[in-house]
Amino acid sequence: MFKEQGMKLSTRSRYGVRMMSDLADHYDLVPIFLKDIAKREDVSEKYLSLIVISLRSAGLINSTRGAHGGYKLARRPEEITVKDILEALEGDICLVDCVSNPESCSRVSICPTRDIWGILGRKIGETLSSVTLADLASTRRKKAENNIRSNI
Amino acid sequence: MFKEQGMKLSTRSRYGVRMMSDLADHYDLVPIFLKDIAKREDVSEKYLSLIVISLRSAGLINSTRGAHGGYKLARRPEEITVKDILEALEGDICLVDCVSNPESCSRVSICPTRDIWGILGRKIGETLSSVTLADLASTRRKKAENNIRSNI
DNA sequence: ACCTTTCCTATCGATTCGATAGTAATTAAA
DNA sequence: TTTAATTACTATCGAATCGATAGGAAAGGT
Ligand code: FES
Ligand code: FES
Repeated sequence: MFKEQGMKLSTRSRYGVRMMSDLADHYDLVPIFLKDIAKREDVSEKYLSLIVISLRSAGLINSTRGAHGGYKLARRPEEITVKDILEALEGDICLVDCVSNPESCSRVSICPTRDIWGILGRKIGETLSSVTLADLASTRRKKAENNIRSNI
Repeated sequence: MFKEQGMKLSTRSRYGVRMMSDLADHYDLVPIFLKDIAKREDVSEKYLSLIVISLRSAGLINSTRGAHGGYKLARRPEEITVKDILEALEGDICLVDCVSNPESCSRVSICPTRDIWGILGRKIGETLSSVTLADLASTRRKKAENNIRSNI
């Protein structure tokens, strides 16, 4: 009992970032079918179709309905950070309520722990906003090259 | 539906760190009753008594049973970091399985997202290990002073 | 003996999580 | 104008997790 699996990123976020990175690899082209993304990333299309709603309503992607519809990034890959994606999927990155909303906790003026949750949240935000979809795309290309080389 | 409350620290961790910081304020004295900690921190004693088990079995605190029993820090406050506490309560800080266990994911060699989860996990670890219980205790003292001043 | 405290295990109800199902709306093409 | 393909939406499902409570067993001081 206790400590079954702590501090894990949700699959929603993992899938979401993978989907966005997949879209970044096809930036500039016709809209991409969710079906194809799901197949490439080996993820349930139905589940992705839920995740995609948050991404669209956050303004990160545009969608087209009907035949030849699909999804496209709303901005250039360099202009979308992993932080943008995670905020769209999980809400504001705030580890404890009383950091962003001091009234929610009566101990704010005496509690010594609140400060570090604030600091940690900020560090996480900094790290996440330092990585763009363009970075992910270039990482993918590099990995692909390495795989080819190691297969020779 | 979706995004009810994302990226929040568990109450287990919040309570645990508060309890340890309370213990740090009484380092060097007789063991402290859980009852008193629970009262000071305004937390269910029963619930704390579960949390405390993980802290003890991680070797962060010592316990004495029976009358005049209680809990004490196992090391000096300067030698216990918030990372120690969180690892005791939540397990290893690893955002996704395939970072610490590459076999768990078949896409490791091609997946562009894995790297940043590793980086982020490391950053979180660094931040958490940079704060000790001694720091928390001094923060508490500072806040207490400020409160006195602002009440004059 | 008696009281106090920690220790342990077993729950409870509510919420969240990952996932699936079914259907409506929209669009391109035949 | 029909048909096929695709996104949009809502409603679940079962399992896991979460915060919390309950009740007694073990240990130790008086
Ligand atoms: S947890 Fe809210 S102020 Fe300490
Ligand atoms: S999620 Fe495991 S390798 Fe990408």
